[in-house]
Amino acid sequence: MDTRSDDEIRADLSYLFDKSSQALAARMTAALAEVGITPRGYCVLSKALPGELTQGEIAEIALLDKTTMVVTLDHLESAGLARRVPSPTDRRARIVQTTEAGAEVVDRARTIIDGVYADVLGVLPEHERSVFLDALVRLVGRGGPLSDLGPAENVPRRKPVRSSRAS
Amino acid sequence: MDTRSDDEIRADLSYLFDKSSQALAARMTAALAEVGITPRGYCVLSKALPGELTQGEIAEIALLDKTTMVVTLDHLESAGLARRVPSPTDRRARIVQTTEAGAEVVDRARTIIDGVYADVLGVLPEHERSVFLDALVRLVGRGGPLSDLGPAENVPRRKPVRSSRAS
DNA sequence: TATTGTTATACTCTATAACTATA
DNA sequence: TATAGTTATAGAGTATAACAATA
Repeated sequence: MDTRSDDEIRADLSYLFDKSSQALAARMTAALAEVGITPRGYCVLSKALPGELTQGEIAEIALLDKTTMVVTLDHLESAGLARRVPSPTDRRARIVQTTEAGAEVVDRARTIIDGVYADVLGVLPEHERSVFLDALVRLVGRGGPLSDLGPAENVPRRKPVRSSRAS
Repeated sequence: MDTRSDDEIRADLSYLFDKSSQALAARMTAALAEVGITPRGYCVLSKALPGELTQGEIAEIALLDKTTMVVTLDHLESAGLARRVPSPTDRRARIVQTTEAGAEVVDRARTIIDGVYADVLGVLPEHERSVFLDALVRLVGRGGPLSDLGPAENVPRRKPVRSSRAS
């Protein structure tokens, strides 16, 4: 447990982000375990629902390394939730399909996930929740200071953080 | 890069949290590298500033395993930023002190960290920024749905997530 | 007997490299 | 020659267990 005051915590953005991310991940992992799946398993399985994508394509969408994809699929397959079928157009590639049980798990998982999100965001009044989510999207989204492509060019007010000023 | 629409991303709380946490951590690591320290190194070093805490005490405050604390201190010590001195009251324990160079690094690191936070939050108008931080504190803080102690008793809509096996 | 810090070790997670079978 | 998927392996990061010195 943290012994700091709310004011100190509020000023520690890294802590706020790490903690919220980690705690939500823990809740998700625990909640999804009830249907026998991991968050990553759900991620892959849900994206495989159309039944037309290859391992590589799903790996790209899910931002997974192809070797990580192999392990994930091994688990899903041995759990009877997904299967690999040869691509009709490319004999090197394998299409990922969900089994009937897999589709059912995805469905139940969605309900569980929605419930967790509702629980978490439920502590915020409607208006604040909206502002909160908008802010997150703005930070993380395209051109935002926390997007992959770096802080973009719309935030050059501060120099690229050089070692100068010492307080 | 994510190909989903802002609306889809806005509905994916796990993604928003993971992404913001990870992106900020990356920025922090890069920024702090300019003064030759890691985020964890800064965390330990700043908490050692008073010069009175033992390894174990700092490990507890910083939420680090004591063995992780050892390697972290090994690095800080060989970089000349910290030193271990025997405790005057307990000959088993070692007090962690910052060297003069270490204190200087902490000082410069603080400025860098403030700059990164200002950059990131700078894209949010004053009022939204305030709502955003309040919301985060509420989620992560005591009794919040993302606090360590679990969702507390104010969110009992869903059962306490029984344990079972994952895939 | 319990605790501080250390060492050695194991485990998880993920990525790199090499291999196969195709293309 | 290049690509999809697999395998083996290595690396980072962290945790567990055993140990020495001390309480």
